[in-house]
Amino acid sequence: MAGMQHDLAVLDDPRVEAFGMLLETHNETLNAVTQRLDDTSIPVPWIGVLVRLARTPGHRLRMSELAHSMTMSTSGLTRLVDRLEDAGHVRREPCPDDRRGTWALLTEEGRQRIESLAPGHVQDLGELLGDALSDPQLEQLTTLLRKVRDHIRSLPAR
Amino acid sequence: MAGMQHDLAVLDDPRVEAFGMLLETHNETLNAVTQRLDDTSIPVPWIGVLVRLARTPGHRLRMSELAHSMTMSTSGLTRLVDRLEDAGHVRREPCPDDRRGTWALLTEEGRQRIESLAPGHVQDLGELLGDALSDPQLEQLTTLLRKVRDHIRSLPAR
DNA sequence: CCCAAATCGTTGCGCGCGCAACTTCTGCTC
DNA sequence: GAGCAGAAGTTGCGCGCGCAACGATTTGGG
Repeated sequence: MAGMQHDLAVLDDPRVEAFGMLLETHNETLNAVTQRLDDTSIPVPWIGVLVRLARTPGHRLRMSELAHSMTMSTSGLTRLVDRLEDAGHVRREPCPDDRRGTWALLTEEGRQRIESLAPGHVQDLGELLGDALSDPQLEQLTTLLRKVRDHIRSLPAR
Repeated sequence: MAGMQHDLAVLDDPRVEAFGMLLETHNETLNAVTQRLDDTSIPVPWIGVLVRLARTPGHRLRMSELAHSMTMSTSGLTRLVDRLEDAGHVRREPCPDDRRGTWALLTEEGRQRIESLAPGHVQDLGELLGDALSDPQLEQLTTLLRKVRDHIRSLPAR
């Protein structure tokens, strides 16, 4: 038993490995997408907001809803929308039925921006994800990730 | 054709959905793990370094190798190791065969720290990932993520 | 042997994000 | 209808990370 490596065998665990792979794949993918997006000089989080708004009827969302759907804090989203507003892609508007609330709504300029960006972005993702996985595999990955996301969201807040 | 929503149908793409799910699931999982780890007051990236070193023969790695395996910049890792060194979990040592290089090596204290942390961490991941997916599904997820990671790493650097 | 190019790790700097505190407003309770 | 707990959004602040530049060292070619 001499030289035995104490009790670190726990780290050879499927869950630990899955978590590590989630982090690494996320970083690797995010870096690659960021690089390819640098050609158009638009930050990745901007894409998220623009896509989210573009796919919403009325092209508008409450700040808090937007924050939640982006999985980020409301303060983080405040600054993000600040920048998008400075860039003219988004406009703020007071919520008519709740004077606490604020709408973030896509401007015409923002809509054009995401529309012109979309094809290249989809192609980039095709080279990064599509070339790595078959169509069924890609769908499977999405399903598994969603399962995890939904499960965690369903847990008590703490 | 009046009122048609221009050409934003491109955004209903399996790759866009997969990418979005990757980001959301990553954030959601990272937040949840961070919360549960707050009880022990240790940042998530520390775990990554400690685990990586603990699983390496000799408990030591070159700074650049460590950075690469953590998918982060060398400068980021420099500060990270600074903090770990201040905490006494890691020690720096000059690389004997290459005077440019530096080893980051796990101290006895660091080994004890990760050993005492591991069971709780694995349990946390069990509640977050294990309870969301069956064992085969978890393995499948890891496989798919690794495929993506490896594919992206194999691409030309730019 | 020598010099140019590449590699390793560190530093100054800026940026984006989360946390906590605050203001404003809503909705519930009595 | 007065009071109060809670929600929505913004702000000050600190932190961790990436980028670019740097000094030190190694490597490869002439």
